[in-house]
Amino acid sequence: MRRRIFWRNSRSNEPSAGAAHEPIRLEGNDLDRRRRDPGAVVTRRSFHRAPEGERRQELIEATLDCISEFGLKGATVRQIAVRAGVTAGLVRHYFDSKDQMVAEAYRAVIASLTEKAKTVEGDPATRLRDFICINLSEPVADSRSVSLWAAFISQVRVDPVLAEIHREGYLAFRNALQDLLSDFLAAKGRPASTELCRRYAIAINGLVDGLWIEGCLAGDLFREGELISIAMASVESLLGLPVDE
Amino acid sequence: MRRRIFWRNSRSNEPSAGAAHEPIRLEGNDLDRRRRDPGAVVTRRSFHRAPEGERRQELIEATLDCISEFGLKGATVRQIAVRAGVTAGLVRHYFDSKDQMVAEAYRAVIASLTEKAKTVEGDPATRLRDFICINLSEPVADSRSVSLWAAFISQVRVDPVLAEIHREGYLAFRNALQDLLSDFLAAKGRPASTELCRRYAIAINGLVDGLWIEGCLAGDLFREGELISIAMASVESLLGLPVDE
DNA sequence: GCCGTTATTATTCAAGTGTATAATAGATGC
DNA sequence: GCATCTATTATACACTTGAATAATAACGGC
Repeated sequence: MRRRIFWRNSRSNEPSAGAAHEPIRLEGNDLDRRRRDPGAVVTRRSFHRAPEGERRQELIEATLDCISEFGLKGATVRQIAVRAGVTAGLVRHYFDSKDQMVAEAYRAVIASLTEKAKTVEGDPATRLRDFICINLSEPVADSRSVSLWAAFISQVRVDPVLAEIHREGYLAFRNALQDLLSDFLAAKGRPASTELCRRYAIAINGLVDGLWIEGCLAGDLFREGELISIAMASVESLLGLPVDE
Repeated sequence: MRRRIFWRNSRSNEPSAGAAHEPIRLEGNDLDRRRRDPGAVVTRRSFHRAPEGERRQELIEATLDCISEFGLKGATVRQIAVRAGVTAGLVRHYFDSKDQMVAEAYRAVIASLTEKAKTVEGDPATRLRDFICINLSEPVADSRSVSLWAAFISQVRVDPVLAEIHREGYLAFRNALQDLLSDFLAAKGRPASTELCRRYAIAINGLVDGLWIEGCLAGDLFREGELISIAMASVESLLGLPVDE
């Protein structure tokens, strides 16, 4: 059983090591400090109560930071708390478990990877070009994103909850692309059966995903804008149509 | 300090709890068994000394099994040992550390994903078709493979050793494809500068990788052979050439 | 059959894990 | 100001982790 610590306002009647201790600020969990001087009177670190929902969001963001920098193994409750600027216990105040927090963090990743691409506007050709550009430029295309995405994918077989999150995201993304292609082909006066659009969507989704990964993992092997240029030319070949006006 | 255990042939002179104990087989690490009956004489589980290199290979394979089934976090030394049918201590007999074993396992994954595709033979068109088929059929295209691949990709930012292994594998793969495309275009009488082949290789590598992932993660969303059919048609469009004779 | 080598097992250990709980203090309403 | 609420901190805990070490037994040479 470890020795009790005396808080400044503690009413404990244990002797506080006799001497007149100055209150000691405990930054983080300085367990060494306590071992060195177990009778010391200490103060807690100050904090502020975050507004509704904000702390929760910070914890999710900190979780993703840790996963991308240290891997899933390195994303411990304590490390995440440090990154979020709070202490570990707070995680369980906002989430039922660490696993639940990680699952929510994954939802955020999928959303960030797909939401940008779904906001394209304008005529079909512009939207198609923007779709490609967005997916192959920052912030969608960067090493943090692919790192998170891969960590997530690697868990799909392990955790059925994550598998469901992935499937939903994938289908929504591909269907959005399929609708876009349908519009594009129609605007160009090309016959576009659902089946044909589906095949185009599968191919172009694969192409863009593949180039996204190549670029994220080895961006230095490509010239500036090279991947986008290759993607544009490839899509034009696949569809047999120019994508610029 | 925990009570000593008495091995069958131990020359220890501690009393063996007085009673005449039958030797007890210790399957695995049954620590409960010991706590229940700390004076018992036990036997070790039998084993055989594996031939040169074999055990090492089994451990790597067990490592990959565990990563694909339980994720990187779930691939503990103990779990891996169970899968390999040995005890945990043996890992450190064959590898300097668990991390080193994992890195070797990653090399094995890269090799298994790329070696098949590099063994294609025949005329360029056949090789190109086989390249596509191999990458989009089992055993390269299955959920275990993509799970392992993703687990490692998620670590390339964390571990520079893995990053280097990845880069080597990627470049070797893409260069093999680039050479193949160069041969193919030459055989069809098409001009094929290095630069053009490079762009084709990047695009087709991306396409095949992307379709590979789509198929591995959601194979049930596609009809039998559909992805290969889409890949073939797409490559034909990209190159502007038929791939069958 | 015995003996030496060493692959393999059993055990221990310190550090780290997620979680549970109690104490504290920032905010808010009056 | 003061009481109340609850977000936040500090601590405790049981368990798992990778690693180190000592004991054992399978195997090969003779």
